[in-house]
Amino acid sequence: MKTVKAEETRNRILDAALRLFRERGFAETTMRDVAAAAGVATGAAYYYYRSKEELVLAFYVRTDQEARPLFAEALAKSKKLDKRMRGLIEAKFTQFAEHRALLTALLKAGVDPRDPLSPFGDETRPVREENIHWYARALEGSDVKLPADIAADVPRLLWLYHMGIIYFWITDDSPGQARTRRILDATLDLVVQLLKAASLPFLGPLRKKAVKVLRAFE
Amino acid sequence: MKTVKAEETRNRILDAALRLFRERGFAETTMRDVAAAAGVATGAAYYYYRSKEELVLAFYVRTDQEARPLFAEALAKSKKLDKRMRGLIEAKFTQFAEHRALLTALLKAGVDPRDPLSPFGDETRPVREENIHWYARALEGSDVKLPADIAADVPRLLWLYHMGIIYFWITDDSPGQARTRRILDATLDLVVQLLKAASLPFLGPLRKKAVKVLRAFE
DNA sequence: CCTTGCTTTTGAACAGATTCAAAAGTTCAG
DNA sequence: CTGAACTTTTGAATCTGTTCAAAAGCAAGG
Repeated sequence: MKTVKAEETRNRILDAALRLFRERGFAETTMRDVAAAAGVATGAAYYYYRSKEELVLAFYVRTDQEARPLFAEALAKSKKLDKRMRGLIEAKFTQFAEHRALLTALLKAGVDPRDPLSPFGDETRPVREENIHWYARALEGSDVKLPADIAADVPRLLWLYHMGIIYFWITDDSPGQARTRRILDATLDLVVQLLKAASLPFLGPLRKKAVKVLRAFE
Repeated sequence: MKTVKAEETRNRILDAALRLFRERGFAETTMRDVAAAAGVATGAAYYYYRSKEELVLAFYVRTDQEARPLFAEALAKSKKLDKRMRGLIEAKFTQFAEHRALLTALLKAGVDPRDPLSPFGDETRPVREENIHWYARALEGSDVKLPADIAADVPRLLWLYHMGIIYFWITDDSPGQARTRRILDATLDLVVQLLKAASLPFLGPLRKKAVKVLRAFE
């Protein structure tokens, strides 16, 4: 029984939860509602998910798997780093569009790095590393060459940048998230220019200092 | 009765809450405990504070008022911008030291800018503006001259930087928060150097771009 | 077929934040 | 002094996330 029926129940609960969250909102949906909608007892929801927020994490992880073809497609479209990054980020926007508000629940849990749901914590390492890896790939085939001393760190930094943009987008109430678009336009440009400039010989000392800062974060 | 006895009750509740939070932790303390320790009924706590988290905000605001002399003292000690900023930041550390863990409760509420407790929201504007103002003062009498086009924005940016450092410090489990110290050392240096370099004529174009980014955030 | 040792499911019980209607206290105009 | 209007206080009730002990389902060895 292990993998088959149980996995089905598990999915049924997640699906019911996501539907209710979308229809009524996260706070307005109770775990009792979720269980009832999935046709199971309240306790069953907790047998599969440790908390209400973990349902949101499950959604996040699920979209992340479904995103792989979208990411690959985005990278195939252009060699330019800014377009590549934009492609990755907009793929996420598309996936999250229906559940934007939902993700604030994850944010709240996630600010504390000790929380199991934190994007910076141990448990989420696999998802995180995969995401970082996509930025490594975005860099690899691109028009930007990186100095050796920072090359290993940049994918992680770009991932961090992408997390920042997503944070903005999630909490952005401007119509159509226009504000986030403006910020994305302005900062993406800056980031890419900065990376291109990083190789210029006379910026060596500054780069050294930046590396020192990065090391302090470990 | 308005201001006198009521204000007393209000303070009694906050004092009781802080004592319990410190002794047992935030999550381990119930609102019933708080009310009982303050010698009032449960409902009274909610008459004065909208939520358990709002007690933490009240603590934050209170320390902020008590900090004024500490801030002034810090600024009197040196003309160097890095020392001045370090003074402001360490004053906060000192004040928060006993209640470090407590502030994670505020963090969780605060990531959502729509939450009334968010440091970026409307309700917290007064505290925020006062804090920003301290960074304006730190700049004013310092050894750093700013280009006119960014001068108005820099205090806010420094405040943002200080919020970031505090965030790290709050969630930093390394012994004595050594990790935060290292990060502070490395980044403060970088920030100040960057501000000093901002005036160099050949950095004009880059500065223009940075200003454009700042404008996108409004 | 039983029995044993799992995994899954159940639903009642628990706990704690928050609400709320009613009571008590206070102020002040008349 | 008195009553209307307001502020403060009360404590029980509500709501909801989460736990838990017991029941039900299932697989496989004997």
